[in-house]
Amino acid sequence: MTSVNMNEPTEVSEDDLAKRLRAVGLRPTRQRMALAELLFGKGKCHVTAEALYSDAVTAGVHVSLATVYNALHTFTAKGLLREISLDSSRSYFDTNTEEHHHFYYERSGRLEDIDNASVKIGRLPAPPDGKPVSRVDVVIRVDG
Amino acid sequence: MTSVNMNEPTEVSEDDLAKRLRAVGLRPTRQRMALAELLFGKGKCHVTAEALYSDAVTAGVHVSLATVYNALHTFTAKGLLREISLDSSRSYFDTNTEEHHHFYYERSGRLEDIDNASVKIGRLPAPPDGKPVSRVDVVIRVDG
DNA sequence: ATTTGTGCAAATCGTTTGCATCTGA
DNA sequence: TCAGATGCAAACGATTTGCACAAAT
Repeated sequence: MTSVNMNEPTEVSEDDLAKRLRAVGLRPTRQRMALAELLFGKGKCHVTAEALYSDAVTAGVHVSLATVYNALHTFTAKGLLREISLDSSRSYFDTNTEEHHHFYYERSGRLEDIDNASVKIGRLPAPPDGKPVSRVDVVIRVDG
Repeated sequence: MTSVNMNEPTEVSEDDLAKRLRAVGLRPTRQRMALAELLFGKGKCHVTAEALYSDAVTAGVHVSLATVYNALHTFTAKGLLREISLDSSRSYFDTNTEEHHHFYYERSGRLEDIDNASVKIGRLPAPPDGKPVSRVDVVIRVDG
């Protein structure tokens, strides 16, 4: 059960969320606040657009799917989220924007953070022409 | 220019390709042979379905897009190709089926193999519950 | 008041499917 | 022969877009 009930106590205050949105130049609209709460309020980490949308509906938030996509992309562009592509059929968004890696359970489509301390990348080549690396993604694909 | 001219000398003989297909239980049909030649004949490494389709058309091979998808998936299922997801908008197929990693040029969508010798993964955690790892993908995302 | 965001439904894009027809063993 | 392949066009599912309306500053 991944839904969030709006009546439960929140872990991030409305003010904090509003500040967070304003800080990146976004108006704290009703929809964005509700989605931000679903994303950042609880420890929720990895979402697809559809999943967030259905969480919102379950939580009684009136929001359209288009707005969910819109918000996810806007948040990503503003650095509040990070987009992950593991499967050509859907995009995941991660509330953890730090460099870190993932287990991907191919069967269920579930994604799980890997504790950064347990990963040690020994040596990686630099890209040709001194081009900047935007990031390094390590995905451990798990059968089960 | 990534197209392939059927009149140019091939680097893999028709017989070899046919054997390769038969070896995995696939009939060496006209279309599969032509696609296999485009894929394995030259050093071509990374393709999208659309790109392979247009190469085929350019090469004068009569094949439908559906058959291209069909062949790519069949080849992948039989271990002749490996599918790579880097971008939720399209799938890449790699003729190199060994464990290896990639540079991904986000701007152009181009994909490049990383020489395996230049990668050293220090330490990775095992998945919970002793589940088997199907593979580890390292993608170095490059801005340029 | 002006700018920015939202909702809806239609459009798009890559990919898949249904089914009649063809082809290789 | 006849299972296995192919082609076409229609179906699909995730995502995007166009545009009129609503809300935030």
